Amino acid sequence: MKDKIKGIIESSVLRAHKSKELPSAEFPDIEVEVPKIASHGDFSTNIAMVAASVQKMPPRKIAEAILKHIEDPGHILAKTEIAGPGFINFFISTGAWHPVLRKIHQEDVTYGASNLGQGKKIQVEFVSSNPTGPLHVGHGRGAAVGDSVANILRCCGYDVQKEYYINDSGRQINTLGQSVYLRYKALLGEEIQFPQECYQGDYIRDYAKDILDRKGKALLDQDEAQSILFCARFAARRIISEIRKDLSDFGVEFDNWFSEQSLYDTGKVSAVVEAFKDKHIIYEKEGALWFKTTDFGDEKDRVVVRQNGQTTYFASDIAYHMDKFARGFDRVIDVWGADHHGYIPRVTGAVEASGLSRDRFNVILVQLVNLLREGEPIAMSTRAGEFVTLNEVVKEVGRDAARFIFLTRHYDSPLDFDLELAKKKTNDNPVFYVQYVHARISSILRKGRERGMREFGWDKTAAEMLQEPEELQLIKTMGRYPEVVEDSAKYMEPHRITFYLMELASCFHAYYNKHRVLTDDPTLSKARLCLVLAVQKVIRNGLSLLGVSAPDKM
RNA sequence: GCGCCUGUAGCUCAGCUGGAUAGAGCAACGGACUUCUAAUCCGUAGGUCGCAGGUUCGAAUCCUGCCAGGCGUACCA
Repeated sequence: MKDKIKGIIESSVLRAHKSKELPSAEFPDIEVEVPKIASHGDFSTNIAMVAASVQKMPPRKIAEAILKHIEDPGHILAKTEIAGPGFINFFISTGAWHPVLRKIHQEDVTYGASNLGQGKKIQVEFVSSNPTGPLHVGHGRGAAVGDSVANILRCCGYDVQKEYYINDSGRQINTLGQSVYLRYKALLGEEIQFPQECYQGDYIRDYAKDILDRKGKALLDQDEAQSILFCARFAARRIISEIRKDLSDFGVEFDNWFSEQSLYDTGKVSAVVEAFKDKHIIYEKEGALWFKTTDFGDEKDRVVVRQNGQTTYFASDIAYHMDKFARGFDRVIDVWGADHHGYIPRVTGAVEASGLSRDRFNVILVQLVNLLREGEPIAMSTRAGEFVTLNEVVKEVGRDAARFIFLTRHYDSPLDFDLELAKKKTNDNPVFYVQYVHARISSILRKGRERGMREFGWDKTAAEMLQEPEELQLIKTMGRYPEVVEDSAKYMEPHRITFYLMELASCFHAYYNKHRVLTDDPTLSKARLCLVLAVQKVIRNGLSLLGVSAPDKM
């Protein structure tokens, strides 16, 4: 509908210029918005004000000229007016709204989809937690955001891949091996000193026990380094499979699991270091190799190979991002915790250094999660092994509630996650508020079938009976859905969907409380069934982008 | 010190991509179930958009400075 208004304005402006009523041929992009106040119409444009300086005319005069040349072949306009400093307001005739319902019924699961992405390959990498322990709530937020962003982009015509990067190399893996090995030795009765930097959680003991069950005390008879490596690989493999399961229980499935170690095994890390040395982007100083990230806006240069010859995490990160683009992605999106924000300049620098445009790489920084119970903070410390895992949260509050709550804030805003609140079935907890719409409508449809109604789809004559303000409000709100999806794709902001769904749900509940769908008038009942079924489809489509289920009963 | 993020109703947050009278939920108060699910709805009340300047027809939104909070600032990951 908005596009139609845009088209009308555009052609009118051209005609006004041709007839010399508007001197300049220069026109700004036409912005059309839905005014906050209903009395300002269904749509409004500020073009007359924005064009004032170019046209050298007062805004209201420009608006008059535009309105004079308006043509409306489809008869969708009920009224137009000039208001305030020069806004042009458009009032859509009631009958023009009904076809929105036809569109929803026709397009069904694809209502809201678009070709914004034109099939471009785009990768979303998220979670990518180190395989040294279970996922905690913070990872859950990253998972919800990343998964949803990927879903939304896919819905908008991008060819999306969801990827998980496994940091299965380097020091923390060695530390993991050491932690397990020490616990293993302790199980065999040896006196051990368990260092602070080792992983303290109970899961470490479980792995040690499993190794003992499987291998007996064989590990003591061989070279220690070899045993530690064995423990490391064993534990990492176990942790990854548990992470995979936790994510699966959370409704997140990745298209690809990418191993950091593979970058070393295939020589990609050393290749990129050599290549950048040749380009003088990497240089030697004090026995270490440095990447000149200051050339790309970083505060200082960063080490890629240490004095002792070991590569840093940054080295494999460079190779990793090179590899992503080599795999043919037009755009690469990383979802990181906000505590990693200092890494943006250096990774962006690496992307730019290899000749790629920096806007092909985006980082979504997700702020941290504060876990609460009844408003009281739950202390968490990863090092001490005391944390609430994602799995525990999902078990306690349910996957739908957890996912939805993670998406009720802009990712830039810190999130308080209250376990008790998440379980409450009240309006504090908007998941159920939205899901309830779906369930209620299912119930109406069931009742309708019991009464012998069969066809709930689009019917022009019936639909035109929908004249109640609440009905038109619902249709108008549903008409906005495709634009909401596009905007959340453009800005990579899933919370826009969440807020939209709450608004649509609110419109529906208000309607439900005021009007009956199943009435004595068969045509009216048919019209209303067509309406509520459309609402159900939009709710279902939106929830699916968030990875939340749409239940038929609650 | 420097960098990034945040500051909007009592609380939790939208709005920040300049637009008209700044919104929602919760909490408070008052109402609505013999009806398709009350996990719902209707109404009342609640504001110096952190502070001060600037940009312009117009600022919560953009710019500058200041104040407060969070995070970061490793040859750690």
